[in-house]
Amino acid sequence: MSQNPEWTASAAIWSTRTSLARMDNKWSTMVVIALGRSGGLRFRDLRATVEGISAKVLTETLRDLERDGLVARHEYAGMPPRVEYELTELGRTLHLPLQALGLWAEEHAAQVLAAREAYDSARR
Amino acid sequence: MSQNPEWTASAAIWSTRTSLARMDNKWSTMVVIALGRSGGLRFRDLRATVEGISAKVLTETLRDLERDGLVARHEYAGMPPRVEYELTELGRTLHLPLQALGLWAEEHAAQVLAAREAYDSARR
DNA sequence: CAGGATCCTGCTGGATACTG
DNA sequence: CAGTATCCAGCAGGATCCTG
Repeated sequence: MSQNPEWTASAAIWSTRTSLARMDNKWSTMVVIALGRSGGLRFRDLRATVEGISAKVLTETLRDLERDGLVARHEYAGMPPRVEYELTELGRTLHLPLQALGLWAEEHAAQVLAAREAYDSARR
Repeated sequence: MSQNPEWTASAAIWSTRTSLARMDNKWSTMVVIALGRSGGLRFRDLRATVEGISAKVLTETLRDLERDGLVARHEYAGMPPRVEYELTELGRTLHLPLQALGLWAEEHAAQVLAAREAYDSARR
């Protein structure tokens, strides 16, 4: 056990310069999952789905995801404005891994909570 | 498209109170993947594997993961000290989903980078 | 070597108000 | 409705120094 690790690419992969940097962001992951599940949402519906996100942060998040080619923006002229967002082809490939993570959380939340309580009460 | 979403549990799942809150943290995910790949690492080897992490942050990260029951700490008496960390049973169930995410990043990094450049040069 | 204690800064992201 | 523009607080996390 405990060999000299040859896997030090971590920083490169997770660095601010690459794709996963975005996925260590709570909001980005939630937006991608929301869009993946629904197949497409308007700005306001996204705000409702991703609880607690502010308009400002949602806008920024969407711009970043758009920039990374994960989300497509569709603007329909008219008043009041109406804008829809959906995952791109690329974004859809990301949805599965993220979904898996979400599933894990749902399934193991209880165990984590229990572990936490055990840990806390052990040193009190 | 764009129905009223019934899936609003997002905040609950990702909230600071549950398990995934930890996984939107770059450092935590890197540590879990590193431990999963190696099967166990000493503190110093973790520092080497998870590039760029400071001792302070690594310590905090490990404590949190330990508290959540994802990581086990083994202290071997002696001087100099020697402490090994490994994933618990629970932690190992998390490794797969995270690994999948890491794989996605490696496979699609180029596409994301390309999308980014396209986006940037389009509005310059 | 493993990590606790401190100090300090940047950036995330919340609140609020305004516009096409 | 879908943003943009400010202003600002909190906290993650880096640097540094110290100890069992």
